[in-house]
Amino acid sequence: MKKADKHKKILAAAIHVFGEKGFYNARISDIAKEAKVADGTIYLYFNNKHDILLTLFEEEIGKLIVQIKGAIAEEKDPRKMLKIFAHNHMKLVIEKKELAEVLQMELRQSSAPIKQYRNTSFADYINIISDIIHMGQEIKVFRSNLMPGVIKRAFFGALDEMSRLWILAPDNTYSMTECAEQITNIFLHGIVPAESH
Amino acid sequence: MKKADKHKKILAAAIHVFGEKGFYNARISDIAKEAKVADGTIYLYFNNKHDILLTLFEEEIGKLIVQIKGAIAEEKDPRKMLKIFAHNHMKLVIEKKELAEVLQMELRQSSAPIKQYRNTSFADYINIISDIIHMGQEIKVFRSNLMPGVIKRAFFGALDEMSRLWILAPDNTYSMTECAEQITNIFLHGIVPAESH
DNA sequence: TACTAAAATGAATGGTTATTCATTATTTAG
DNA sequence: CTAAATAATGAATAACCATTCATTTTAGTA
Repeated sequence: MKKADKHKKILAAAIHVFGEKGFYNARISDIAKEAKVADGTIYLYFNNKHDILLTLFEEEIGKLIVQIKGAIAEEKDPRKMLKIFAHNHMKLVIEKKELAEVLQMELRQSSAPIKQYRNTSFADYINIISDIIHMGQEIKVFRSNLMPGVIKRAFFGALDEMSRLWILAPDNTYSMTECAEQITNIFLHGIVPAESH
Repeated sequence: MKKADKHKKILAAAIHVFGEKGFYNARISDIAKEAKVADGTIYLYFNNKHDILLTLFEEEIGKLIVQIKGAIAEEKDPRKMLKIFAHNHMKLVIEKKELAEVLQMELRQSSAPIKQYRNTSFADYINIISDIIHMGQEIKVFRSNLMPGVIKRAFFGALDEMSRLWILAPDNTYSMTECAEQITNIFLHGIVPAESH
């Protein structure tokens, strides 16, 4: 097995174990067992336990950004782009449930190295939203008195909190597709009926 | 000092220490030092480290619920109630920064005892939102094709994600008052201008 | 004040686990 | 095929820290 493959294998195992038990309750030996390598082998590929988590953030969020940017690229209408973003986000949560769990749990930790990733990969991810908002404001399909920096966090936060429900109880009455639809609808048109605006 | 006072003192210290270092990096001796008691004393008031966290959830979220319900009680218009909720939530984050940090970090952990609190105190808190939505749908000031169970999570998630920015960097350009205002506005009226609905 | 019960103390214990490194296995090259 | 070099192993190490409990201090009472 090539070096890069083992690197991947260990990261995949880490996603599984961190997702299941959380970073602090996960043992290196759990990850080693899951990856079918010896405990010591992990230290040939990563400096320490934290390094595994940070590498995971960097590499996996990077992939998500590429994925979601690709999905949006063909669309020109910012309103539809927002909808595509929402659906894609939910799709990723479902397809990569364990990764989603790790990100939801560990990206909230406010230790110094985590803060760093809030400022790089993760920021890039939610800046996709503010780019869409900007675009919409330029061509006047979005109100320009709303701050993109607020909207991006609000929209992401809404999707994220909703997806948490599915992660905690996947057999839920709400389908994530329906949720993505409703959340986009709320953000675009509000919960107040059109005639009363 | 009365028993109840020492209980409070230890909990206050725990909020401080958990908020600063996170639950897993916090040592019992840190909490003891902060509360100015001996390590062993903590075990006269709490069963173990986890028990401190759970007690903290239960008691503190309980207070928040009372506080925010009081703030809303006088208002009849669900649109305004939503606004009051948002402002109050942000106010609580600012006034109880350390508690907010603990809740944001630890309520995301998906270990069994945490899941329990997602289902009790915390659920009560965000159900305040869905109650408002229901009310608004009854009197037709809110669209009834949107699910309260989705809106409550979306609204809370939006506020929560926005407040995280302030917690990580309190000297921020966005005022939390302005954010509460904008988020409520987005949820009520959408980001699309009124004429294009 | 003296005695007893309750509360508080903090050093010692014991379990846990990230990390290391001497040893073994595998790969590469001549 | 043989010998170096490279990679992998997993038992041993070395903290670390939650929890306990024998001892001391404080509070209550008569």
